[in-house]
Amino acid sequence: MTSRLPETTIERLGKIYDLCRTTRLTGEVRLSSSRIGKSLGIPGHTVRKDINFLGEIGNTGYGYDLEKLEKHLAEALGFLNPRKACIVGLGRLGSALLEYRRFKPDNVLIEAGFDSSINRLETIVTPTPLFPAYEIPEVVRRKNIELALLAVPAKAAPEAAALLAEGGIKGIINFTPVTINPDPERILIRNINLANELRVLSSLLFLRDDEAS
Amino acid sequence: MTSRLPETTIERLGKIYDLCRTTRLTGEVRLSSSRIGKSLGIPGHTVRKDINFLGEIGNTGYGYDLEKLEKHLAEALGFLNPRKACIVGLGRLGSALLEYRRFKPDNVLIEAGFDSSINRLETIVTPTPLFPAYEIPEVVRRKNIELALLAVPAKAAPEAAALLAEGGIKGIINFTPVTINPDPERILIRNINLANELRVLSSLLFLRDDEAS
DNA sequence: GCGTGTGAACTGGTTCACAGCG
DNA sequence: CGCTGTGAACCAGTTCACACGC
Repeated sequence: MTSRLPETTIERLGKIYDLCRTTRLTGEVRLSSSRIGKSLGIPGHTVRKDINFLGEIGNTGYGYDLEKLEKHLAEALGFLNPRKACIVGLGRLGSALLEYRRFKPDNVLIEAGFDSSINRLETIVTPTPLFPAYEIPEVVRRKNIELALLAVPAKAAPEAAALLAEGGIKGIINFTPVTINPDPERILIRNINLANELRVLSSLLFLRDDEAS
Repeated sequence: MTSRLPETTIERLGKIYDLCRTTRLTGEVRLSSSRIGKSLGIPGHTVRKDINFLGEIGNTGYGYDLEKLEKHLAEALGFLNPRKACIVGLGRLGSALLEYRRFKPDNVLIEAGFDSSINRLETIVTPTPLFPAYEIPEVVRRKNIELALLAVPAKAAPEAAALLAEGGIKGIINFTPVTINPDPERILIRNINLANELRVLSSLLFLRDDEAS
């Protein structure tokens, strides 16, 4: 029914959703497209186009009612029912993700952590249940975990991805610099390549300074 | 001299650069565009277009000489001389970044860590020198730090960004969900919004399942 | 007047297809 | 024959501009 949303639009709508909630906490009840845009660093007309994909929600001459907008976004983007996620690889980054507070408000529940080192599993203190890596397929399937945050060392990435696929995972956020894609048809991947972000930033600076000279 | 590279191209070239180095370690000396593409999950013609922005580097009927390609990339993207970076906010994520091993090969040196809690500064064990947040402008300027990884809590983000700007920072990787932009002309920002990544992934799943039904 | 909704124009990035060379 | 380099065709997403409603 919903016409297909561009991925860039989905990204921005996610941020708008977040903005709705945080702004509502301050007592505000409405916001114009240009004010939303200012908060998010994007132009107002883009905000309008994005929101407009969901239908006519704004009130002309008034802006968007935040409660209404939030509800529409939650519905259209599927934030209403909770999703289960797991962290694979409990090194520094993985452990940090395990305790990351900002997932909860989004109805994403971290239900398991995995690592191949039993030693490590025994030293980490967390309320989240932890398992050895070889149990990934079984635990993921049993608990109905749909999402994974993959934070293992590069060389362990393909194997870990394969185990997740075996468990029937549906989406992976890949913090590894390795390209994983066990089953493109069934599994969505989003890559976060930290080292490359730094490289890009560094290059952009370099190219800009270069140009200036 | 260099014609302006699209940002998407810079991102891919950074990954190609990384691939060059890691592949060379295995003893391989050449790679075709389609093999590079396969490793990176992008089509071969895109790889060729990207590399071609730097001039004619490939050998027709042969592929790309990895040593030569790596050298060209390092030169064109400015990876030759080191850049100094700092971590702002030493909670779990910040501490993890402080020890992240993958920055070194890219000539990015983490030269300082900052946090507003003196207590925290005293408990973290690291060879990197740590400073209280109010010293950001002075330390950044004195050490000639160009890049910052911003990992403070949301509400502290604008203030931290302002201090970095005051110190003359040139680029920030913003792990905060808050939009910062103290001085758009002078400071480049790259946003990594973890919670939103998860939201997007979740929505993509939702929309896909929806469509299937 | 303020602020949304939206078709139309534009932009830049991707994909195609093939010429050219070892 | 394999594989690069590249102009041309294509496409998605962004920007513009303005009509319409409160």
